[in-house]
Amino acid sequence: MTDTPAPSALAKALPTKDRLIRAAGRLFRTHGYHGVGLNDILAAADAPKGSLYHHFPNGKSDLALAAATLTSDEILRAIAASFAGAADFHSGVTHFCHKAAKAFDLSEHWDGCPIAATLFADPHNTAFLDHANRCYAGWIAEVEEGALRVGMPPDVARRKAEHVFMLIEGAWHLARARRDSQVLRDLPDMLAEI
Amino acid sequence: MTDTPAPSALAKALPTKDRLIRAAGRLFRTHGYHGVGLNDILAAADAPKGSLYHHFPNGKSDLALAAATLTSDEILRAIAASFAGAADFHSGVTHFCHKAAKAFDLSEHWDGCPIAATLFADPHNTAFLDHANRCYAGWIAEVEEGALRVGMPPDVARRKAEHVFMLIEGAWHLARARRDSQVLRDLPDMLAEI
DNA sequence: TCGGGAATAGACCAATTGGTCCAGCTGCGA
DNA sequence: TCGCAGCTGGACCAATTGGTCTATTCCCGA
Repeated sequence: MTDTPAPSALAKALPTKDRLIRAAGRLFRTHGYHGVGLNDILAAADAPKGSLYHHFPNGKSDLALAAATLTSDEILRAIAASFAGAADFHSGVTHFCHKAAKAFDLSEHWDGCPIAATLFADPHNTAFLDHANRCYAGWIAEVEEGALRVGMPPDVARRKAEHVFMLIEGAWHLARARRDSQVLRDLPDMLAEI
Repeated sequence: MTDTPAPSALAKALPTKDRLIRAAGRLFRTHGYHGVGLNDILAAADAPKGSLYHHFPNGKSDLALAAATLTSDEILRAIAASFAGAADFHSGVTHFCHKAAKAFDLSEHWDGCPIAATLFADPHNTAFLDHANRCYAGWIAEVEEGALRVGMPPDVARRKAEHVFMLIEGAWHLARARRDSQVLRDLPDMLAEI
């Protein structure tokens, strides 16, 4: 795999369990669940194998669920923050899209959707799919809540939230293929003009 | 991996090279590039390892590019067919979304985007990313052409095509998490109402 | 009928995979 | 100070990974 070494300065300060979750999350996001070996995670987290199976008895899959949860919660907070200081829906969406674009640029590897990369590993793994569904539903609900807060009529807020979710996921795809986050930044305008 | 055996009745009739491409495509779509071993592909295609490396000297990665190309061309044709018999843009999009939903339902494994699953394996592999970008650009161009054919003004056709692309990719994501293609079928209405 | 390139068959390989297991260390409460 | 649980370190494992290589078979044109 041969990747950039972990930003260990910060990482080493965290307890082993958190280092494992963060390292796993970062690697899964970049390479996908099956593209990452336990050894990669262990090396990035600077932890021995014994610790992994102490904190996560089910090994890799437990780690994937924990990493997905952590990232999903971060995104949840980012959505809330984007709408907290927004005057209207369009401005809230704009805030979030720019945040997403910045995160995308920061991940020099052009990561994909963290949930999809981590949890769409095996279509038979219903635990993974259920968790992915929960995360996505949470994001959409958070956007809907933001829409209501800025005064959007309740009967359109939910559909609008789903619409934004799909647009962002699709734009993320396109951004990854193009290695360019511009499409994410252009998204609010596209949403407004159409 | 333990998957449904290949639909060998049809597959056995094809030459080995095509069997390999089709088997690889199907498996990559379902499990992702790294989630599929050469042995899985060989077993599904009922071919020996020698044949694989005869037809694809670079092994797995050549196979992935070939499989992506095949699927991408099929999608290109599906887009063209959807707009060929369409009176307006909305109806063309509706045709295609229903085709996509049907394909999704047919793949009992709830496959993801065939290009993303196959070519987003390694962010350093520029050959993969370039190819993915080409495929996506082709799809968008085909939708744009369809839009022009049904009389959409040229200055909005391109943006509208990108918009549809992103919505479908996002809806596909959501459909996979929910194991339900309804979101794909609802997409044209969403596009119209907003 | 024969020659020869294309294609097939599969043994074999080093490296890596996810996972198990246990011996030792460490730090905290009694 | 002791005891013990929580945690760490890493040796070890069978299975699988992608890939190489050679022997054989197939098929078509001369």
